[in-house]
Amino acid sequence: MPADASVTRAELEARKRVEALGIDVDAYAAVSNIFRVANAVRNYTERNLLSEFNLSFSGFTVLWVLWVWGPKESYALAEESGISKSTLTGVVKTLERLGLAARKPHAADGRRVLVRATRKGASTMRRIFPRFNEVEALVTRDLSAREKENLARSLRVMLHSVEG
Amino acid sequence: MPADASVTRAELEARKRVEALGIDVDAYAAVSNIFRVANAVRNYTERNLLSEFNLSFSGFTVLWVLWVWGPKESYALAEESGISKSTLTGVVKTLERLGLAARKPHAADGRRVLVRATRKGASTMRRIFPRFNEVEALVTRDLSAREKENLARSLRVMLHSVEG
DNA sequence: TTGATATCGTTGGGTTCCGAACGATAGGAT
DNA sequence: ATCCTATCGTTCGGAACCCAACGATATCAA
Repeated sequence: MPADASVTRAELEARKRVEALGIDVDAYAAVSNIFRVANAVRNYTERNLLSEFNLSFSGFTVLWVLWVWGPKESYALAEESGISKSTLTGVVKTLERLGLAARKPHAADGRRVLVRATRKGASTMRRIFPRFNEVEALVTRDLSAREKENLARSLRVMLHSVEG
Repeated sequence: MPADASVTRAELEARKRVEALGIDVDAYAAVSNIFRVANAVRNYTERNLLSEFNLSFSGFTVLWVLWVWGPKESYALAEESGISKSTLTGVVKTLERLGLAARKPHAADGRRVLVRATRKGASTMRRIFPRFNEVEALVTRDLSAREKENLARSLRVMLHSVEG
């Protein structure tokens, strides 16, 4: 086991604290490290890439979803982006202000709204995504292909457990 | 491979979209699923556990750090909790209002502030953490002990890459 | 056609979140 | 003693974030 993968001092302190409480340490270690990594990657990306485009991480995510899936209704777009529909209203407003996304009313249903990426939005994503992927490659550079696959698979299993 | 771990439709769409761009798909799959899981677990916990205590996820995290490490200066507390120091000011204010944390000036340095968990804060953590760990166990229930360990180890490796 | 019910997106209120700028304090240097 | 510079925590402005409530629209029954 490489030294880089050793349990951090923070984890050791935490284990000491909860030792007597009958805690599932493996579950704790897995979940807490997910939050740590997500936080670290999010902050790194916002600072070193997205700020260049005046995009928040959520703004990037929403635009990414639109780019991948094409025009989408608000509810589905919020769901897929992992934010609430009220938050989405604000994020889309920001994307519109930046000229990256646009709203159009649904043809048959007056309640619904379709959101789409503009041409500028699409071209922006074509520029950002390869660089975003460079960050993804950077943060996983010390994992083998096999390890990356196992990681992704375990996470998909978790996703099923928490969403089901 | 269980069906639960199969690649989601969203991932397939995304791969189609970026196929031609020379993307590191393994890195993409690993990182994007980290965000998905972190988001899902965070939302689940806020709704089904922390709301009961009027705690945000950040409030819980900060209180957890104080509980594990004991009194800490603001900068270190923010660092360990994964939030900025300006955000910490607000979170600690909220914890103070709830009677869960307290501030005290540093003995030797007038600029510094020490934050600590109150007795009520500590007893609250003793009540919350076992239930939080139940959620951690729930979301990892379909992973073997070996898989949980591998997951945690891979995440520690990533943490080292992004923070170093 | 009217009324009850459901489902859209938005708004309102309040918290969290960040970077940048700010005041206060510290610690040298001269 | 008085600058200069660094380092604390806080404040400020604006975005993101949630839930609950709302207005508008749709749907279906009577």
